[in-house]
Amino acid sequence: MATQTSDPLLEERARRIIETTIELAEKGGFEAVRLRDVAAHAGVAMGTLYRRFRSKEDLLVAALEFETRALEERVNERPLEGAHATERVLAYFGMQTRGMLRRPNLSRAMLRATAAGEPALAQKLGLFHEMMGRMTVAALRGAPVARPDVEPNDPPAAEISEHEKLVATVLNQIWFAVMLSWAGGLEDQASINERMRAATGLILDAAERDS
Amino acid sequence: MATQTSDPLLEERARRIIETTIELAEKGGFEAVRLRDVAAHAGVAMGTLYRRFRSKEDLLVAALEFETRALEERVNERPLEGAHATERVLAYFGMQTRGMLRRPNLSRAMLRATAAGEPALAQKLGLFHEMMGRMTVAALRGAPVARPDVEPNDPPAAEISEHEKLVATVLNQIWFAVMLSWAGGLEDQASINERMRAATGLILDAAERDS
DNA sequence: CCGCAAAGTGGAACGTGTTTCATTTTTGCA
DNA sequence: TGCAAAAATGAAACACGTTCCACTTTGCGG
Repeated sequence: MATQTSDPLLEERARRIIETTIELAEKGGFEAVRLRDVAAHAGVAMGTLYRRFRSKEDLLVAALEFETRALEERVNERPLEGAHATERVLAYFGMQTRGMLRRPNLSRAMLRATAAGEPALAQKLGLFHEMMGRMTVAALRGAPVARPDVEPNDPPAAEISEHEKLVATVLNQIWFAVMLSWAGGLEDQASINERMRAATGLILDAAERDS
Repeated sequence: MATQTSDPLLEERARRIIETTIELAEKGGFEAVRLRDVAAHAGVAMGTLYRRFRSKEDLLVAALEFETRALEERVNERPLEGAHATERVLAYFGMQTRGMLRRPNLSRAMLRATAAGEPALAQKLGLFHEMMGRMTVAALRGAPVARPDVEPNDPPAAEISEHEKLVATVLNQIWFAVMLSWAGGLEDQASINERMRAATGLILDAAERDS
């Protein structure tokens, strides 16, 4: 669960709040995240909670950011196996999917929060998409991608090309839409994987011929 | 706005409720759809509203279904112009996007409702995706697609092939994800169109070479 | 035409997200 | 060390989704 994050902005209180949120959402989903309970369990007053987070959705998007950050760290340590980009990308999305389905209540709650449409969430959502994009590019390449925020000049990883960015974005959008369908009860693990296999075949075949 | 629908199941009361929902959502978005107001404005009691719709989200998904049904009727009357599939598909998504952005509050509210993740909404969501898929296939072909529910054997339109279905599904997923990003404040009309142009190029190029 | 079951009504009541406020605690700095 | 500003507290208040209930209306088979 990666209890420490590299982000120094995430100080004690905020982290406790987010961790409580995750805990409650894991157990009972979106409705189980009762802000009074979150505050009590995290040992803060409602006012404090609302000083840090604008709304319940903000809280869950922060949880998503938190989880994704932890995941990116894990993914970056152990590059994905697979000779072809298609294999690596499928392995990567399979891993993401397994991660989500392992805690379905939490995942549904976080997905729901992303669709709230509040402008205040835009920044956090952007960050999330950015991280997802980097991980997908890493899977395409089979090598980690340099993050601008951390270790600004460690290994001289190649710039992300426009084409890489396009392919990664499109794959992420597809995966995200499929996960939303799963959250809505329209897909199960098998059909998610099947859809990603089909979509990845379609798109990466095109990409390979282009290059 | 297509005030009459071909669905006879949508009887008077339910339709008034949905129309009121749309009206209120257009003005003030998700929060402006106060169920007390919906009931009062539609001339029914709360109990009646809750007999027809399980929740606020159910109401907004019903509105989405209603609007999409009306749109499909309009789209089917006037097939899309354009020599290549790419052009037609882009014209189609451009039209969808314009339709959404014309009533941003309503659109955001409906999108948000789709992500609620309640299993009770699965059927309505499935219907929505089905309609969207048919319209996309029609755009790919440049000709209307037969609907199984209405006029079961009117013009002998070709069966939808697996490949068509895959391409249409993927394009719809991308568009849907992009619209969610728009709803979250991460995209504007220009960037939506740019993204769809890039994605469509990527995918339809692959499709053409496959066939 | 009767009577009953289903649907609708009006409104109260409940839970939870969000806001507010008077008071207390913490923090940064002269 | 002392003090003003910022942050936190605890609790009450409010709004709105949702549920419940006692009563009325509607529709329909006998």
